[in-house]
Amino acid sequence: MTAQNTQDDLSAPDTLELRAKLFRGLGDPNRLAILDALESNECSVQEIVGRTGLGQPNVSNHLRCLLDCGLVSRRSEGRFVRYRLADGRVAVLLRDADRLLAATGTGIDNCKRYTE
Amino acid sequence: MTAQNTQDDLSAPDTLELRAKLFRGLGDPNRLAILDALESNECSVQEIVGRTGLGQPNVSNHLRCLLDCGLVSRRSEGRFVRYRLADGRVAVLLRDADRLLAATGTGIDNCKRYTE
DNA sequence: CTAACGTATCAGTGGATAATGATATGACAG
DNA sequence: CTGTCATATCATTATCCACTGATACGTTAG
Repeated sequence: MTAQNTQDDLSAPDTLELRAKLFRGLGDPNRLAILDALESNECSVQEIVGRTGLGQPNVSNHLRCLLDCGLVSRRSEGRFVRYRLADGRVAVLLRDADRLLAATGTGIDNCKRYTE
Repeated sequence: MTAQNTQDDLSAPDTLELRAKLFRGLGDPNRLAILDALESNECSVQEIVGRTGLGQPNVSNHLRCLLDCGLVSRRSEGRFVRYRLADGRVAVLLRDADRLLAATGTGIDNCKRYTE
């Protein structure tokens, strides 16, 4: 992707990369389901597995992603590990997204770029 | 993906799908660059091509995605087509993301799920 | 009508990534 | 120390998605 040389004139490409990475982190229904489960209360991995119906390795993978991104935090408790939202701003972002969807969102379903 | 049967108990999966689709729409550096260009002023496709250094079909494709998602709107002017942000809430969402990045964002770079 | 320009669409290709099964690590019980 | 449970990591596979070049469509100029 060397075509971005002309982008140097815009707001730093690094910022765009970071923003894209954040949105991509949020751009998965299963990760959103995990965040949704954590919004109400702290959960162990098993509880998330139960709520989402996903495989355990899959959940651990997503949690690692969310943890590295700083969106959730973890706390060891015996042989359990309990996760929770790392920051209130995460919930704010999700809420604003819902507001946008409420305003213009019906169209998103029409987007043929994603085959669903 | 039949493993989501247990998800029916949570907030409707459809909502999660829509949110994911929105975030995925925003989860591409090039689309963010396009939105960035449009945030300052209305642009023709050619102008966006010039600013981003992307190929013209590529830009048209991304614009179609953003248009279908209701994030931008278009206006024909002779043989030009001028695009602009569809809603102020888009800018709000981008700004919220930057706030979150400012707070916890440095960690996102550590996320190994995306190979960059 | 014909040529030139701006934009959109299509088919093909390569790369990235989510899900899975097997397995490793770590903690507690007996 | 051995077995069991909770979680994390690894390798593989299948899928999805962004980019490219060719081309079609629509508009204006001559």
